[in-house]
Amino acid sequence: MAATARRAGLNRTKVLRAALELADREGVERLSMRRLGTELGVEAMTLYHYVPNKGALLDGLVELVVAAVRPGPPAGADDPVDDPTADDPAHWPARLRAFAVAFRTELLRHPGVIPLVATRPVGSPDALRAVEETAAALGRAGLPPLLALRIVNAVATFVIGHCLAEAATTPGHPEEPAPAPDLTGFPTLAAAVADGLGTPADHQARFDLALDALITGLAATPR
Amino acid sequence: MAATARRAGLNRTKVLRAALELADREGVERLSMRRLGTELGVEAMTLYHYVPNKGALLDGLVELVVAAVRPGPPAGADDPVDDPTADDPAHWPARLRAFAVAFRTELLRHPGVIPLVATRPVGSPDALRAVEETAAALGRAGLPPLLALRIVNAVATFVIGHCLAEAATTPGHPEEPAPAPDLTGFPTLAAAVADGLGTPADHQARFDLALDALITGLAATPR
DNA sequence: CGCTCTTTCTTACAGTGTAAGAGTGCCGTC
DNA sequence: GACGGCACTCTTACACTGTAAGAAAGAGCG
Repeated sequence: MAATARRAGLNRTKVLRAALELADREGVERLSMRRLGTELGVEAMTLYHYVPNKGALLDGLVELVVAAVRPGPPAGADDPVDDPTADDPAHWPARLRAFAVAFRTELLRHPGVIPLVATRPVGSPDALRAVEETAAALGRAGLPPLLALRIVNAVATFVIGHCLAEAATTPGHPEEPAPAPDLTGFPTLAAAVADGLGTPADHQARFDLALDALITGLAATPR
Repeated sequence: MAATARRAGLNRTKVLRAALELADREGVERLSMRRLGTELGVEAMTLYHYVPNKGALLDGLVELVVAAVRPGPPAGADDPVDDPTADDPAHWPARLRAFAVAFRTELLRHPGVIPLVATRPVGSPDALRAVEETAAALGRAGLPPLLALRIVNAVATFVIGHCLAEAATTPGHPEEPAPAPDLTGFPTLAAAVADGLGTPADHQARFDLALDALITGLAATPR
C-alpha cells in the first residue's frame, strides 16, 4: 500500500557477499535474515528469491571462503615463473604444505565462518576441483587414489581443527576477554603460558610444528 | 494458579545429563530449554535455577564429554597391571596416541556435541588436569613445557578436526542422506570413492594413518 | 502458627526462520 | 497504445526461541 519497493539489483553472489561481510563484522550468530535484509536495503523475505533457506545461505558462505583458497607456489621455489616443482611429482609434500598454509590463511580471514566450514560438508565444484587437483598430484607421484585422498583429507581436517582452536581462543572483537582460568596446580601449563602459549606467535609456531610433523610423517608412509 | 508444581529433585548434573541425552538423541539444534524442560517434567524457566543461561548449559555438555575421556594403557602393553611404559618417559608417543584414541572414541559417542567441543574453549578443571598430566609426561622425557603443550595441543586439535569431519559426513539419524555429489570430471576422487573412501572403515584407517604420521613426526622434532 | 529460603510456574517480550499471498513495476507481444 | 506475464518486493502471520520479572507453592525452622 505505502512505500514503493524499487528493485534493488540483487543476485545470489551479492547476497552471499553481504552475508559474509556481515558475519565477519558481527559474527555468524548475529547473521539473521532480517539483519541481512536491512543491510541490503530490502525486506527479509526478499532474500528467499536468491537462496532457498538459511542453511543454503550458510553453505554459500562456506563456498565463498573455500573458493578463495589460492595456494601459492611451494616455499623454496626461487623462480615462480619457471617453477620446477610444479611438475615434479616428488615434491607433493611441498605442494600439500602450500595448500595447508593457504587454507589456514583464508580461514583466519573469516574467523566467524570457520565453525561453518568445519560443520557443513563441502560439495561445491570449486572445492571438489581443488581436492581433485591436489590428490591427482599425489597420484602422479605413484600413490594410489584412496591413499592420496586420505592424505589430502587428513591435512584439510588438521587445518580446520587447528584454525577452529586458534579462532576460538582469539576472541576477535566482540565479547569480554574470557577470564583466564586459574593455573595453580598445573605447573607445566603455567610454565608454558608464561613462555607464550596462546599468543599469536605461538599459534603460528604450533601450526608449523604440527604441519611439518604431519607431512613428513605422511611422506614416510609405506605405500 | 492451577496445578501444584511438586519438587522435581533436580540438580545441575541431572540437568546436564538429560541435556546430553537429548542432544545425542535428537541433535543439538533440537535442544531447547523448553524441550529439555518437558523432558525433565518441568517448565523451561525452572532450568535457570541450575544453569545461568543456555551457553553455560552447552559448556556443561562439553565438560561432561571431555571428562569422560579415559585413556587406556598404550597399545602394546602386555601386562596392564604392571605396565612398564606407564613410568618410562621415553614412551610418551604411545601415551599421546592412547589419549588421541580415547578422545576420538568419546567424541564419536556424542556426534552432535562435537561442534560444541570444537567451538567452546574448555577451561574446566577436569580438562586442564588431563592436559597437564599428558604434558607433564612429555616434560619428564625432557621436552620443555611450551613444546610439550604445543604437541598435546596439536594432537587434540587434530582429533577434533578429524571427528568433526567424520561426524559431519556420517549423518547419523536425522536428515536425508545428502545426495552424493556428481564426481564425473574428478577421476582420482571417483576412484577413491569406489575404493571405499568415506566408509566407516575408511574413517578409521584415515585416523590411524594421520595420527601415526603426526606422532612419529612430532617424536622426531628437534628439541 | 509465621518467616524465610528454595524451587517451581506464569506471563511477557523481543527476536528467529519462513509459509502464503498481495502488490508493484518491467518487458515483450499484440 | 493496451495487455498479459514475469520477476521482484513487501506484508502479514505463525510457531518457535532465550530469558527477564515476579507470583505462588512447598520445606525447614523458630
